[in-house]
Amino acid sequence: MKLYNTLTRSKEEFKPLVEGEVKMYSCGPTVYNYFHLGNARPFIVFDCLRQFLEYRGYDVKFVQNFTDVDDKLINKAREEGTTVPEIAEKYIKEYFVDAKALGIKEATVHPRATENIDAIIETVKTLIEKGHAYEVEGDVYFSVESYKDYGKLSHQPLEDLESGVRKELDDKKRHPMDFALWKKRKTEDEIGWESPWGIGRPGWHIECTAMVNRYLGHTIDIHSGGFDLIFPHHENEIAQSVCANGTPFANYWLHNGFINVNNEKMSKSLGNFFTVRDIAEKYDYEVIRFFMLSAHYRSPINFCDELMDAAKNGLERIYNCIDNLDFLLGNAPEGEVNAEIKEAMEGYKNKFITAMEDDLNTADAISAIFEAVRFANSMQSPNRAELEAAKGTIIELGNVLGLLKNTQKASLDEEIEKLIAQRTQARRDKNWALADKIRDDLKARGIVLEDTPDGVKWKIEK
RNA sequence: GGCGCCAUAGCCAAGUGGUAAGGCAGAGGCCUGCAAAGCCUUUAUUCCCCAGUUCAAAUCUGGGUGGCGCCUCCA
Repeated sequence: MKLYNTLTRSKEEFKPLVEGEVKMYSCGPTVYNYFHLGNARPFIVFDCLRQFLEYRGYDVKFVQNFTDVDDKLINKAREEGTTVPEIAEKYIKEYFVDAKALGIKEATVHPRATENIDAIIETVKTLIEKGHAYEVEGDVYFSVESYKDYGKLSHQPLEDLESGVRKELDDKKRHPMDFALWKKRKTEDEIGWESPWGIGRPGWHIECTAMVNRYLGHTIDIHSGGFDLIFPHHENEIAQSVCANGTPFANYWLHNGFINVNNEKMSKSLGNFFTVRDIAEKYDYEVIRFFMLSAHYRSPINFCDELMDAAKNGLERIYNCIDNLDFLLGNAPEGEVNAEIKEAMEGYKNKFITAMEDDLNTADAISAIFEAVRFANSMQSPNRAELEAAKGTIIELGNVLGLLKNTQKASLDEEIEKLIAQRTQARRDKNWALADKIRDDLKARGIVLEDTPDGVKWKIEK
């Protein structure tokens, strides 16, 4: 499989450290709110990568953290008159609600910063001992000048980064680019932990480094996150880990593109800031996932109603196909899968895999599913085995993308069954008025009837 | 100023040297009592513009135009 590596700015053949195993870390949410559309993209995209790797037989150890202590949590707790742990607890719970609905698998480990304070302190101590960090009045900073490769990921030498820096007067730091590893507690009631430098809390960057090292080791295969994390977050993670351990940190760095809303950057000030929870009121979670995967993960993507409607309709086409196959399975003859169908299904599967192996080209992979759908819709008097083969292929590929998980046929209650029977009789009697009335009434209740040569078919509208 | 990305139909979006996937929307047809779903046909002689390399360019090179991102805690 090929992956685009931000470190080398090129697509590279993916070779894990240990054959058949993948160690992967993705930066998780800061849990001070429901997560928003922008957060959702890396969660979905890298979950998709993880699921694809598993589909291809890799044993994937996937770690995604929760940042459960930082300024935003502290402020939120203050605003709501509660505590940081309570805020964190609440939104971690809510994360799993949204994530599950979006088809995001739970990570192998979901470590929390506050549960790894010991590891963080150890790492900071090591960095100080090795001369890469220094303490000033209870704060500890990383010295960027002590790491010669600083700027390697963002491909900017330290001098260039420095020229763009906002000149804050912070005379505590030896170099303007130095960043905090440990932050001294500002007030008595602020959350904090004992450390060799007094009571305080970890900086943002160090938590990821410490958790990567603890749960996956000093060198991992894949590290991922949003584009904006390249600098400074990921740059800093590398500096910390390499300086603390003396070994490479991550071999492949993957970054997803941003989401715009109505062609504008999503921001609170523009009032176009949506949480996934907001969107889910109007569109199914699965439509959100499908939408996110309909473009390449590194391209920017524009969120708007028009495109969400298109995504919704496209996904519906796939579900309709599965529905139709199910319906035909009701009384199809037994038989063997003929060679042409077998070959076609293998062809779509191969196209899908090839696309996914090319830097996770989900857009192209989805087109393979649509091609399979059209083929399935066009099969002439298929037998059971053929219907199963087509349905199986479509669902299998959809599942790899974390889609098409809701294909269990629901059942109707007796009253509705009776109405359908009544309508069938009305149609036999050519009582179109009654037949249409029943159909309209049921539609109003979310049950859509379709008349086919093989009888009446129903589905429950989402 | 530094680093980088993007430009393909009405819309979205693959395609990185061999003659334009797929989806949505639209139009026409088939099927249907009417629908719905589905199927078929149709919608880019052409990929922002100009020049170059090549037997061959949406794809490579140079220049231009337009849009966008990062440069300290924002996915």
